[in-house]
Amino acid sequence: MTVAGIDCVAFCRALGDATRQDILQMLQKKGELRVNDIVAAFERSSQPTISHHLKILKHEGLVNSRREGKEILYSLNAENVDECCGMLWAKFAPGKLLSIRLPKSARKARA
Amino acid sequence: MTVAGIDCVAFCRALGDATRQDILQMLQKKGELRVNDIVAAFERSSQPTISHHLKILKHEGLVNSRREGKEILYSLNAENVDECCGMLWAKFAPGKLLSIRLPKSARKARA
DNA sequence: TGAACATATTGACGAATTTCAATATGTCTA
DNA sequence: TAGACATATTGAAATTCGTCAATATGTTCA
Repeated sequence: MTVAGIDCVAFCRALGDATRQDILQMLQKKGELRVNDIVAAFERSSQPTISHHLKILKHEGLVNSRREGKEILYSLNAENVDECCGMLWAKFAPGKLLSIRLPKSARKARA
Repeated sequence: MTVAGIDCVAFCRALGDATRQDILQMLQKKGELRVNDIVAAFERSSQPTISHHLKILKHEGLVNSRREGKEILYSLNAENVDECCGMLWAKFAPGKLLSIRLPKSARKARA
């Protein structure tokens, strides 16, 4: 099922892993990062593992990436993350003063 | 990792299944339901499967249950769901006019 | 008490997920 | 162009997850 064109289940699955949540939060806090920066921050995970998680996050539209020379820079796709969180809230916890702040698309989805 | 005493990853894992999202939304829309009502609504799933999903949702505090005679009634734990969604938003998409509406605990967690 | 009903638990199976070593791809620079 | 570097992909092993048939538990009523 999708709300406002976003797949709620896929979004939650993408967030349903500790490493991926840590990556996202790192990007949220620090902005754009090279893959190597992320790998270095995770003693517990190998480079291929991080690469795999980044691929999943990218596929769900939660991060952006761009190449810069040899390196690839990842950043949080803040708009999408925001939209997905709003959609989740609208789907499961409407009527909680939410109308104050809903993004347009989620507001429409509730109607 | 936990924010405001809630395990973000476990919450997302619980929501990372289509059947569980459907159950939650059903409870959100219709209020308290007997297990049989839920089972009846899902041609695709058996009674043990629904029971299993309800157990997971209960374990994460997303639903409440009470016995009434032979039957057991499930309902959405709206406060917790709301709090979890807010926590998610606070963790990954702060700075989006969110301060307007954050629950107390999530607001504290951002500080 | 025993039969009927509602729900939970167990056990097993296939599918999906996470992980890493090995390797491939793409980019820069000497 | 060759070598070094950064990241992605592949393939395989271990684990987790979703599912259901069978069965257990708990409740009501005759």
